[in-house]
Amino acid sequence: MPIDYKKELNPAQLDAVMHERGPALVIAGAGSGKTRALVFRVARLVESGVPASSILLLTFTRRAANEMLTRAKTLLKRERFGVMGGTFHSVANLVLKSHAGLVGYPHGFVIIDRTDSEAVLKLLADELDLIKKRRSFPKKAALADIISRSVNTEKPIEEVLFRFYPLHEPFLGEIETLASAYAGYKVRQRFMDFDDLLTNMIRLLGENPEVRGQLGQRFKHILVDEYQDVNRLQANIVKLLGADHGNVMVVGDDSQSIYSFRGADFRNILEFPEIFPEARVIKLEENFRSTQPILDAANAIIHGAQRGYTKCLFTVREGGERPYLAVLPDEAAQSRFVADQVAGLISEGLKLPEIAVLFRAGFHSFDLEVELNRRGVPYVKHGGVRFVEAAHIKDLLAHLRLLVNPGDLISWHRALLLVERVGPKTVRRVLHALGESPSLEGFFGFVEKEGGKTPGLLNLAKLLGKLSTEKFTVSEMVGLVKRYYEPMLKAKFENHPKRLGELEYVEDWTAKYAGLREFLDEVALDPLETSGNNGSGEFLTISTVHSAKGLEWRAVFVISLLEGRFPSIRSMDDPDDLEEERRLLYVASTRAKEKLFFSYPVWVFDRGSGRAFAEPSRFLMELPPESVHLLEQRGHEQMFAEKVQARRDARFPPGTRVVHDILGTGVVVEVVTDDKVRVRFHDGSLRLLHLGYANLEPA
DNA sequence: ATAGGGATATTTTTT
DNA sequence: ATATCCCTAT
Repeated sequence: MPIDYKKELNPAQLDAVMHERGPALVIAGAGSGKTRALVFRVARLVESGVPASSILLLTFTRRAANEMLTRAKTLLKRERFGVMGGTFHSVANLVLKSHAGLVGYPHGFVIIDRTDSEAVLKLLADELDLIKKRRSFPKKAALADIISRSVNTEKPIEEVLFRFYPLHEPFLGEIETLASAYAGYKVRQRFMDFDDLLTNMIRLLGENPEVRGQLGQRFKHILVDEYQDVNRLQANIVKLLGADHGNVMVVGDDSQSIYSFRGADFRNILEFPEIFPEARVIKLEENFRSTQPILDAANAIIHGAQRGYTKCLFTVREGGERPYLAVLPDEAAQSRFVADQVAGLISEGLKLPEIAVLFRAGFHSFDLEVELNRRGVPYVKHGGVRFVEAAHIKDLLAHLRLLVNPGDLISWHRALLLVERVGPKTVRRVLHALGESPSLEGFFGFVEKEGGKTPGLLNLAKLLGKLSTEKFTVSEMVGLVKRYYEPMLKAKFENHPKRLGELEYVEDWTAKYAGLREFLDEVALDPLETSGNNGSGEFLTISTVHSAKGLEWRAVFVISLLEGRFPSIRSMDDPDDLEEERRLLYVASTRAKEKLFFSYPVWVFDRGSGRAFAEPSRFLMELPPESVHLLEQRGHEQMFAEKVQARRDARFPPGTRVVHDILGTGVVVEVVTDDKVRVRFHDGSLRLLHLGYANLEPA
């Protein structure tokens, strides 16, 4: 029986679903059923005779793609239907696999994740002797971020430094050298990082019209979810894929762009009609998720945004309460408050899975987690440190990677350092002995010749020998590495039982993989879901705003949403910060169903001491008072002032003029060394000054 | 040369 | 939680 679209959808959704050919831009406010519209559109296309295999659905997370495809299949009552769906990265991976030679990888490639690329950068920086003795050369994480930002925004490194890393501007030359060394190294090692997947896809499509033509024939309908989160590269891919037929529908909400840190630019959604001039614009403004008071607050929040497709959310849900804004003096009070409120909601009859606590960064929940544990409240945490980034998982994977790619110096480094009586010097000697093209045989030869003194190396050689010469399933390989690694794990970590359990989990999890290579590729693109739960049965959800997509609750807490933190004390005057803050709060608020609690302070950490104190947020205070219930504000600002004074007194002798007064002046200070600070003034100028004393001299 | 301890710095968010 | 640096003991 065909689907009754008219009955299932409102007029705006129906419009999007029934749209025939040509480009379309669907501007969909939060909770307006955009996912539903996309799912129904996929079903509609298939039902009206479009071959499923000619539909391509692009999303940002694999989970989103799977969910949507599953829903579409359910609608169509089919087991499978061959619609291609996935992330930009996974689709690029698939396409590039069959055309690797055309982009300079004649022997194929392996995907390296962020951690690997940081390790490569460190290796190259050491090798090129860039670090020298000068202080404050950027850490590898910063280097990776700078280079990746430059690639993703298609902006020169100089501009990225000026904009985001003024502290590292003196190293412009070194970073540029490093960036080009990195690019060369990856090609030689047959590596592609996440950014390469996108740039090489663009190169492939741009330089090879015949490949683009084939793909245009293959994918006659392109649908893109969360288009506000695409960066320049991804926008380019959409443009190239749609160039031949123009059947491109993108869906998004310019107010919900939350990935600026990885180069996402909501201007791409604003500019879509320029790339596809024929584009129809369809707006979904009817919210099905939240009550009107929540939407009033959400509307008030986005009201201040400077540019965008103006929309005003309205709802079909009656009643509901205004959101609460609780101002609390410190983090412990915040945790107690949330736990108390949760207990209250439970006694009102809500179930734990109907309640969520959202926050910006994984570590914002640490204190709350302690409180929840103390009270025996079971929770599941989404976001934060990812599974594959845990040290023991990386150790395990390093050994497996050597089997797939013996040239992987990073993995050699990691695996060798674990061996008893092997340190940096020995690692260097081994790697030197392995030469230009390292191989397992080369390593075995080295061990035979020189491994007499270190039985650990012999064991490693035995393990790798066994794994490479005999036939094993992926699970069996994991098991063998696990057995070899177990003693080291016990020596290295206090909490080894938990970690060992996680290795066993990987062992089970890999049962579904036919090949090692397949497993490693997938684990790079789709790391196992983190779930730090502490019980069984029903859970409270605690999650970063970013990881919370697609979930709905009846009560939501938003904690520590705002954050100022050393070393670059973020300025609430910075328009970008305010914009980001607005978006996060908007996203959080429109995901609430009934009750919404904001509770903050902003956490400001003092270097070294770890002491934190709270700062009232100007932005939250700007919320129209009638849009929230304000709780517990008394005493807060005074407490803050006292803490600031105490910190000053502790750090500077009496009579000292303190420069880093972030409160009234809006001046931003970044500490360079113990006695030097870099100050950014209102006009944007930067100066390096000696810290703290009355005679401020340029350093 | 390496191990081990302790202090220190940094850490968002995702592919 | 992890990496890094600096120290001392082996």
